[in-house]
Amino acid sequence: MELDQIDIRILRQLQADADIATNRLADMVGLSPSACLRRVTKLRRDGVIARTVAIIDPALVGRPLTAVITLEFALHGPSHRQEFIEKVRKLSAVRQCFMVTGEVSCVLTLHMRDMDEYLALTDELFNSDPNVEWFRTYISVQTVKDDPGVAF
Amino acid sequence: MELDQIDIRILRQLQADADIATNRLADMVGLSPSACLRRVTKLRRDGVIARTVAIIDPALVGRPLTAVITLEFALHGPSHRQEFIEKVRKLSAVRQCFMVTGEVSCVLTLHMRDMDEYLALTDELFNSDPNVEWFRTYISVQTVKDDPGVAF
DNA sequence: TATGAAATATTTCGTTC
DNA sequence: GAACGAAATATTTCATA
Repeated sequence: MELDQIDIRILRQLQADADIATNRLADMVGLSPSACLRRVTKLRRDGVIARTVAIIDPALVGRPLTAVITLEFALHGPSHRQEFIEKVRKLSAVRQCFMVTGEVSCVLTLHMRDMDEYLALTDELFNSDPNVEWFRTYISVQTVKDDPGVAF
Repeated sequence: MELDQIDIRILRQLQADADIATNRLADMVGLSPSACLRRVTKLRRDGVIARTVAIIDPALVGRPLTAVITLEFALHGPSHRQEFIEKVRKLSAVRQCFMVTGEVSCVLTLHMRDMDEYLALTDELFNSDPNVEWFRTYISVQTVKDDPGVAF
């Protein structure tokens, strides 16, 4: 599944704004509407476009508190993390979770209602998990940039 | 701009999948298509739905390397960060950038092509910026969760 | 001011060239 | 790719509550 320059232009546009009408998109990339739509359909089918979603303003839906948390596991290896991973996947306040190399094991980003929710979440995720050795919290005071996905 | 339970249901659905037909969305939230569409239009106009975007698979567009970077500034205060912020905003490999409280000043997430791009980026962003005292890199080895925005 | 049904306009899809 | 009609979908209008 090779992407040519037209595919790239389509993806860049849809990543910025997926609401655009097919006719306008076709104009922008220099294709007929039907040809353009066929490309988009194929990009979806191939999984390059995983899905399209509405981007919601966190502050306007009552999640004004953004935090980054890093943590270290006591025991390493995937089997000891399974339960933690399940919990992370279920909690809607957790937006991202990456297992990483370096002096921490895991990095999370969260969007929360308030400090009460923060306390409840850290208690559930970290304090009550014997495999979480320690965690550090970084509270966001300014969102300089927050794009929904990869750019390329 | 108060959100009632129907608004919440609409937002949850569109955040998970904005491709859904208006009729189906209307069914799901218990509204007629026209009433439902009017709600969606209003949510857009009020900025609750900021925009809708296509989610692209990083690996399939040649950005398989995900990293989290934390850093400390030498001089604090917004004026010393302006240049850094401009650069961050321009670089498409930088997905997120938060200014934070705690033992680091700033947290970034990046999606990159390869280690060469990583080296070039860190050189441009950190090594050549006298106000960046130090930075630490965490390379992602597993993406446990990566949602495009807030959940609620 | 919010709703739903119906009318209208637009977009998408399958087929053919 | 382009062109067309058929089907699906989106948007507007309007009467009603």
